[in-house]
Amino acid sequence: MAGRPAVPQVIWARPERTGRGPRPAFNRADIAAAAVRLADEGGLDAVSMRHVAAELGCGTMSLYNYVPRKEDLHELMVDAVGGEHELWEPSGDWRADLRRVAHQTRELMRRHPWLPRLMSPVYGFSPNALRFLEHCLACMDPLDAPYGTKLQLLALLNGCVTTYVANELATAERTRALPWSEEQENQVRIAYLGGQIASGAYPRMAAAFTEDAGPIDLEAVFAWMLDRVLDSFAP
Amino acid sequence: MAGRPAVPQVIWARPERTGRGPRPAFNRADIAAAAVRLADEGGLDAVSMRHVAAELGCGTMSLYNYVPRKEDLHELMVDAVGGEHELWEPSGDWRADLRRVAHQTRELMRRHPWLPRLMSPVYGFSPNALRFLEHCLACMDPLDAPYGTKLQLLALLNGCVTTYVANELATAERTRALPWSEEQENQVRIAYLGGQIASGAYPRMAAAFTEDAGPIDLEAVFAWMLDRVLDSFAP
DNA sequence: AGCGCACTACGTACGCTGTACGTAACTAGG
DNA sequence: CCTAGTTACGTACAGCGTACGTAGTGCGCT
Repeated sequence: MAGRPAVPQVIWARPERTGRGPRPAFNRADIAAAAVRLADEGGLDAVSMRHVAAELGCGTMSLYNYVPRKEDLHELMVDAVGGEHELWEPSGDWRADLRRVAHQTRELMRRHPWLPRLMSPVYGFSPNALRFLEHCLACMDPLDAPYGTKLQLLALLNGCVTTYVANELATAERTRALPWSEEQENQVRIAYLGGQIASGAYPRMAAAFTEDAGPIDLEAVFAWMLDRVLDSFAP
Repeated sequence: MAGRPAVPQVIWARPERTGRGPRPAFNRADIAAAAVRLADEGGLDAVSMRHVAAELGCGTMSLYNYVPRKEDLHELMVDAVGGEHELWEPSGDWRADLRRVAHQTRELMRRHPWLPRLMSPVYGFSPNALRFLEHCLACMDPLDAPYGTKLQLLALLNGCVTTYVANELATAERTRALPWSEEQENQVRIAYLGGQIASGAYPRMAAAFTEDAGPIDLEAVFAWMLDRVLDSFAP
């Protein structure tokens, strides 16, 4: 009757196996793992339906039996690496626990530099995302606040971590595919920036860049950012 | 001699006109405006080299005379809308000024929902980005801190605003191209989520979603987030 | 037991993308 | 005036997501 589906599908609502027909050669975990492997090695651009299918050793269009749209493949990937989160028994110190969560998220994103780009509230509520959120809420049990507020803090915290790590990784991730080195690109950008700054039109920016700051300790900046956000929540 | 460029180019360092040859039919501002128009109307996916060229009324490959790579087109777009920032004489109250900056950024992103996706530190230091940063630093003049710290706060602030607005807009922006309505999609996601929550595996998430919270005031949440970040900086 | 249907597998094809390359027209600097 | 560098643009290629059709397979029902 209806040619195309008039109603959207959430991949997590679609059963993996319905019983009829030949035994499937793969499952979602296999597919997600293959896609993650490709993305880790070759960046997000290496994740095409053709490549993933080849990695699995099957025809391109066979993939569509498991994953109706590429977007769903991305959801699978995010969920798969979400499973790498270590969940522990909350210590009772919610600040310490949330700090630990944030550091773990950061490590996760450093292992999978493509993750920030796929992170979006739309891809929320996958099984592992639910487990993760439940864990975060459990860590915040000592805190007396409505769940709505707690979720807001979590969103803010995750947002900040994501943004921070994305900034940290953007250059590296981008550089992968370029025909020149990161150093070269930085050199060119710095040269241009230097010219602009020397023009005198941006005195404060000039001061910021010539200021004797010493080497930036990314670790410390991250910790600072984290504490600022957490501090702000508990006056 | 050299076929392809072995050295990267920053589009802002490349002069717009070198004097020799026929008079160019467009300039960067025209091109950026056309691309922004297309993105505003049809989402970021509508911005292809072919479409932009058609919008300008020229052949596809002619665009490459002005914009060497699509990535540079994106930089032009970000810079162009960055010029919409209203810059004022700092009031002396840096908190108020930064709040105003944040609200303006938010409005900017609501006018141009594709902006968060293109925001990245890599696309930094375009002319208008420099003007914007300089202005933010000027707003922070009353604050006694090294410029490095101020830039960190700015990065954090902008990151939070970006993340927040991205979350706010992700669904809408994504929905545009889909064959079903946002309501339908939400309905399906909620239905699935309801099933998961009813399973009892995520008691706190269940409580969060059944909690009587009333309608969410996005405006208030944004203001709250902003104050948390700003508060945290000035103890 | 065996029919039928839902499922898997996959080749082909379409329209789209970014962009490398070659050619023709044009104009400012020497 | 000449010529070198630029603009303009058509053609072409490799790659993408995916719609569609066909063939084979095995579970569930009668």
